[in-house]
Amino acid sequence: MTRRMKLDLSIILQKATKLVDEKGLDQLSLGSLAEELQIRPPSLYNHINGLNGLKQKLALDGVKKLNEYMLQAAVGRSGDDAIRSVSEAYIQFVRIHPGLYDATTRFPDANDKELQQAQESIVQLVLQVLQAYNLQEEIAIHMVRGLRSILHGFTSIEQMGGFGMPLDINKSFSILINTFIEGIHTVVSNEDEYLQGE
Amino acid sequence: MTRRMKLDLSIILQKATKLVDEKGLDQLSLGSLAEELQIRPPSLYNHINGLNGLKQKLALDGVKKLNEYMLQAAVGRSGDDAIRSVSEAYIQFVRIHPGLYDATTRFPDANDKELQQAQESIVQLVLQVLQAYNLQEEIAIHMVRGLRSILHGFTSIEQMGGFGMPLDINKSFSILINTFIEGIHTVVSNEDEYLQGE
DNA sequence: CTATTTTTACTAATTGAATTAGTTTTTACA
DNA sequence: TGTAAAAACTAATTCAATTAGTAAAAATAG
Repeated sequence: MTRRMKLDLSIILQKATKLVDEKGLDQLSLGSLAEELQIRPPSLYNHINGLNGLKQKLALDGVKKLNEYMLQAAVGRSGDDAIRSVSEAYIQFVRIHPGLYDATTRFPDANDKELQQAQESIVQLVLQVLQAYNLQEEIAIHMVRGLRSILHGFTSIEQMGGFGMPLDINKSFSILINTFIEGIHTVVSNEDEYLQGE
Repeated sequence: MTRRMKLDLSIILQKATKLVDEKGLDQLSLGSLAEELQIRPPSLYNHINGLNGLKQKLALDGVKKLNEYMLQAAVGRSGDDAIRSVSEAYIQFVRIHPGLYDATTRFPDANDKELQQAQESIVQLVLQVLQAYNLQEEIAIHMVRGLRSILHGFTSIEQMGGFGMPLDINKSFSILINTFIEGIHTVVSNEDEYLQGE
């Protein structure tokens, strides 16, 4: 006598997130999702625009959640400390939600205004964090791209099991972040050379 | 009277590479590949182990090619110069072979001895490059992971069209690499603190 | 050269998943 | 309580991968 769970988009995304985080994004199918939800696959079309539409909704949801997560990590901190904290949050998020994160990188809908806004929000957050260094506006944006590359690259490789050597992965991460931070400090002192490309 | 092209694995990989680089890895299908090769899809099974086997062969091929590419870029250079050159080669390779590169990160066969060897070869190459800095062995490996994260992260985001702002992407890249290099220089001077995690 | 074996391509059939069409049930609420 | 909208269903379609079994072609042994 299980009462039928009331189905709506948020329930669907919740179950889909669980599935992709546990089995991987490529294992997500309308069949498996429908089974989890105890409905038939076609019923899902009343809520989502097919499998691809679902993945795009996951991508949006993932970016929003990542943004919140990083925001929490940034409050009350500044400078090096803020960079480390935000970076730590990023890697933690990906570890908790590998499949959801994967969706954010593989199925972002370039036309989705809400998604663009969430992405922009992350950029702004990191720009805030970098304010402490008084970088020139343009350099600051390059640095945002740099940090994002580092975070995405490291987490992606970790998720694919790409770090083969028997060496503490967390140490690799903190050294990477610290190396980048030290680099920023140096760049701050020689900004003009870097802008023109020396 | 077109003579039937003699089909073998290398021809198949060649055409498959062309397809994935032009249309994207997810668009690769045995149907489209067979059509290009003017055979029927089942015939492919005489050469490859299904679609997944094909993707794994692409992954192996991609890593080997990337390795060669980086090797070429490294010869005759050392230190900062070598890091820049190898990094430049990496990003160039991904720009030339986006689909093939994608395969190397999404379909590596963890049990393939040949693949492991090719991957190891890249690690060794970068370790060679880092010798110039006289880093402690352990730190050096962390740095290899760091550089790899940077290169994979940056190229992945570029490929997904993730850098939205209207700012020169090549400049972002060179600043990122230079920042990392500056970071290494600083780390060299304070190695012990970094090893223990300060 | 010819016969045999192996390789490679083929057709036909199967499977599995997404999707669409069209219908029925349920729910909301006037 | 009746009606409209929402949401679920069954049935059918499509498309791609794969498998089974057969035929053609090529390599090779005698």
